[in-house]
Amino acid sequence: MPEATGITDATDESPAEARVAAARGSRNDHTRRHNLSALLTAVHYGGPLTRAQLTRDTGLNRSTIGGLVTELAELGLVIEDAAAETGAVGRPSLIVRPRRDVVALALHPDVDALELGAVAIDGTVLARRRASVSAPPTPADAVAFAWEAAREVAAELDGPRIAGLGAAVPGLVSVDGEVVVDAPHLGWREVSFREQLAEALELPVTVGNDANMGLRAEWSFGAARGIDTVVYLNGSASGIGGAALVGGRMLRGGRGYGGEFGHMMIRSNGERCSCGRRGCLETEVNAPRLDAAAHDDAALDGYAETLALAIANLECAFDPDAVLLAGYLGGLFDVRRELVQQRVRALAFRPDAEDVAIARAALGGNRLLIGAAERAFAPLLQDPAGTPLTVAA
Amino acid sequence: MPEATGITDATDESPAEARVAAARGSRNDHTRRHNLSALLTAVHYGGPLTRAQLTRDTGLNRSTIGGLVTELAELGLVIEDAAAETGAVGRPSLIVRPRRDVVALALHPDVDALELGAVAIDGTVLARRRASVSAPPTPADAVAFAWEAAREVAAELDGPRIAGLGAAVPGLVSVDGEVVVDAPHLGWREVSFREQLAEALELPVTVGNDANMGLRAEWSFGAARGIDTVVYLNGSASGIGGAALVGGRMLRGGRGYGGEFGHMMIRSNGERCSCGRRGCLETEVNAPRLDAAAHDDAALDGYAETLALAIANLECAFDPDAVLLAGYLGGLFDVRRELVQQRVRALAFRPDAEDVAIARAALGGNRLLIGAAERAFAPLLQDPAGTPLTVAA
DNA sequence: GGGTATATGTTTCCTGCGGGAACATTTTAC
DNA sequence: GTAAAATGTTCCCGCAGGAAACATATACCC
Repeated sequence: MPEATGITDATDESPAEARVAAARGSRNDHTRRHNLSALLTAVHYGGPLTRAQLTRDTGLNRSTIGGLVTELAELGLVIEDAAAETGAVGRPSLIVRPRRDVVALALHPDVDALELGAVAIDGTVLARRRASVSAPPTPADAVAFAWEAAREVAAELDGPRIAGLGAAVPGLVSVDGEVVVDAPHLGWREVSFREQLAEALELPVTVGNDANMGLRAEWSFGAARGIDTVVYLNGSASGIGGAALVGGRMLRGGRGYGGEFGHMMIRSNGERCSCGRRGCLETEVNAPRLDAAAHDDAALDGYAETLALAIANLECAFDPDAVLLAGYLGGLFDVRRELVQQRVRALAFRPDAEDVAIARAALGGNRLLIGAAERAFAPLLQDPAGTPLTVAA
Repeated sequence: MPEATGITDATDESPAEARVAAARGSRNDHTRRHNLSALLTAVHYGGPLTRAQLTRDTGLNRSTIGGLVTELAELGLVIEDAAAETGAVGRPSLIVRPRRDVVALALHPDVDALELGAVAIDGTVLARRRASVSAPPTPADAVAFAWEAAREVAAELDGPRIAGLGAAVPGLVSVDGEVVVDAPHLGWREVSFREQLAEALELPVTVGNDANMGLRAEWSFGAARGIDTVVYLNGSASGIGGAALVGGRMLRGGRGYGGEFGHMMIRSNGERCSCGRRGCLETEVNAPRLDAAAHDDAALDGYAETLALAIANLECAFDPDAVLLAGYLGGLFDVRRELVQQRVRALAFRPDAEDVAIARAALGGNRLLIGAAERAFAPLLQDPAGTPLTVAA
């Protein structure tokens, strides 16, 4: 490798990836694809970058970078601008920026509302539509809303090129993304949501769990930016959603049900949870309880203690570099920050517990849209030349 | 890619890997390295394979496979044999097998004994030395033993070529493998064990946590062979060691302390643990307690219930395809198999809980040697042409 | 204002790798 | 003994990135 990064690579404690390699040959053109991907990914996450920076970051030759950037420009994915004044000596390097007319759509069906956004490849939310609903939407409702909102948004943006649509669903999604297995608050069970959306919208569609999408967004443009080992807890009306990034890989599990930290047992003699067990985190700390305790310091302390216990347990399993709290857990952390941090430190059994940063998630109301769009952009980022875009009518 | 495998690749829910790619260019010769690695890895895990099988598995051209295998043979890593009688029509394909004189050393310092083995690249344990000790060995003891035993083993094997030495340490190891941060039962703290071993033995040395090494071995040649999402629990005199494979990646954590499932809180009103918390799994279920309960059915039932609760919690977090139990937890599972499985099913909150296989680990007394040797082989497997072997004097 | 140093873009040529086709080899089937 | 099938081998091609020479655009110095 041209230069060492701090990144864990495949052999380094990653046995399975090594065996996987055995099942794949590598052709010459994979190299090209990989490098196009590397450049588009770099400007996607890193914002506008000069060709010179790309050359340094990738270790590739100037001439190679030139050819790659030209190809990305011809594909309509990036634009090259003349450099701004830098004050540095030497010929100014051209600035490569992602084209903002390349967008992904993001859909978030929730109990009380349907929301769709168009997110540019630079992470900006360009347009959004929201519809409040009085009863939880059916899958058909969500598809109809998505179809209508996608048309409006495309008109508003004047002919964007669309990489696809990502949907963030509050519930269990099968590991292949095809089936919403169980979204209890929506009342969806065994719904082929991906296929329904894809057929209606005539776009590539990816469906995933909302917590995973949230963490993805925070990793991409939020509070966990670039941190590869992260635990994420989101408190919402539908309970506590969890997700984790393990060495740069999203924890999904064998069937797609990984990261359900809301059903981690915290009090063995606690209240019975809807899942059948006792003392699950989301049974012990939830929105109604926190609302009721808004002005009860002792109760809030108790909930903070419970949250700290959950975090300590998760640190014990994952040893994350950061723990991200969103939703009402972020709110609880805001009002009991010192207590939570102190109790986590006290409960941690390992050395250097103070190294773990506990933080509130950053992206607020855009989080799920950004995360779902990120997911929709993924195929394009991996294979810029081989992934067609859909031009909105 | 030439053909789809069932493997999660980088973009598929793995945001960080995508960004990582941005930091790396790919040179043309990476392709060669990748393909050499793929072939050596395939015969390492898959045993002897014909060239024709390699051609099919990798999707590479016959001529390319020919060149790659020739290079591996010139490097002294594989041998080509004439085919056995197959009964099939057509010219018989040559059989490629790893050379058994290519070995890795594996060291396991434990409270009551020091052990070193030589493991061939096909996974066979060729030789071993063991020394019982009355008091826990110091790092210096372990280094001295390793030096002596390595000499003996090399002599016995008549000039093996050594890829390196892997050490499996019962304790916390820093993420870079340099420092044994805390091995309580050995009494080691902040020991630069890797460097000490490397200087004494003049070999590449890798140090890791014993549970990680154990899971690695089971994944390579044992009960978790090829399963990419696995939770592993090992009960030993030093407590409960845990490890997990997440989408083919070893869970390590930001500082190397991940997977400490022995300190997962199981009974919030349980006994106080040495880590300062209450009701940790290893405080609730441990060797002394199980020994005392050997003929007490009710007590065994209780421990089985506790184990099931821990497994249910881990399933909730990891959604593994398999849960592997080793050491005394394997023993407990053997005598309470039905109960454990039934309770795990009852406690699981997700659908299809019966899909998760709970099994006893398979490799027995060779596990840590095989796992540590696997770890030592990793650099060679990743870069066969660029990783020098040490010829034993 | 002009020359020089510096950094970058561009062009040209080279090397290395895998693919493919033709040919050689070794087996089974009839 | 001949044909068919599968595989190994050889030779040549295309494509990707690297290196060096050259072109270009800036800052700095006088």
